[in-house]
Amino acid sequence: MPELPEVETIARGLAKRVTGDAIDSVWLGQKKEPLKSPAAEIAATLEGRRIASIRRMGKHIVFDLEANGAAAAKRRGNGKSPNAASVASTRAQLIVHLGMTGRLQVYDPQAEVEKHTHAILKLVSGRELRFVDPRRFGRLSVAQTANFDTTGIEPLEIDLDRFIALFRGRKTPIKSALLNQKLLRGVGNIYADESLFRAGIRPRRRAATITRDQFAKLLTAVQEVLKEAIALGGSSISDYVDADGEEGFFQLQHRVYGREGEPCVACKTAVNRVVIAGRSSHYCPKCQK
DNA sequence: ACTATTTCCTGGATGC
DNA sequence: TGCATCCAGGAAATAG
Repeated sequence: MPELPEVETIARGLAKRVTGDAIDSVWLGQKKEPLKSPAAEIAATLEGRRIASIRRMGKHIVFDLEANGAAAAKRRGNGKSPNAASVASTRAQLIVHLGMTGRLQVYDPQAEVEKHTHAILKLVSGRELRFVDPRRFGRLSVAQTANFDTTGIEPLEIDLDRFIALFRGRKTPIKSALLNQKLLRGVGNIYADESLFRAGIRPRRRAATITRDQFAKLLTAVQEVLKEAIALGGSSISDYVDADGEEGFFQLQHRVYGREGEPCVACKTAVNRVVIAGRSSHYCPKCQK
């Protein structure tokens, strides 16, 4: 399940491979859920644009696009673009959220089109960028104004005072607060559990009852876990692979996630699993208070 | 203004 | 073996 480290890995991989390439044409599937913007607007926005940069924001992958001289002229010439007036601005963005099972990968055009493929971007280089998502929790949209933003603060950029302020007065369990993208963006179920274990805090602890010292440990834990996971290419749970189809290795470093009943790596007590806000939450009942 | 719960989706695992 | 049921979870929608 792609969270911040997986999305960062994918964004870096895509940036390395397709930055500077341009989008020649776009095919979109019939399933409506994965497409947040109308299909005609997506196609009109993407076709003929050059990929200037690719980056991660929270769990979103953002493609910064700009007009591509030759390709744009070709589009205007053959009148293929159905919505030319609405894409008058030279800058635009493609925004992709992978949800649970989404994948965004570069393909050889000869490669068989997999089941659950919802979008194919044919690139001028001849390669294809495909969006595949069996469960359709992922979303693809475009922004004309090139100013896409999302809620929450990047966990790798926040300082302690602002981190503490996010949780002030909140009665919700700290686990739920860590998953709330309006507060921090990018932390998901795996990294919330791993961070709380390292900080010695139980997932059900009410956010407002956590002390400043504990918040300091928690922020350090969140940042270390995310950085270590990025360094290992993310966690390959279920079917996650990066932009090159390669698996990550951070799942081998998980200390509590997915280890229900197994001995705690620190004290050998069996790891507990409870459900908080409908999500599996794993913790050591002895090490976490 | 918050918080908790439900809903969307498919494939893989489990149960009888 | 076959078929039904359950479970995974990000985030939006809904309810309280």
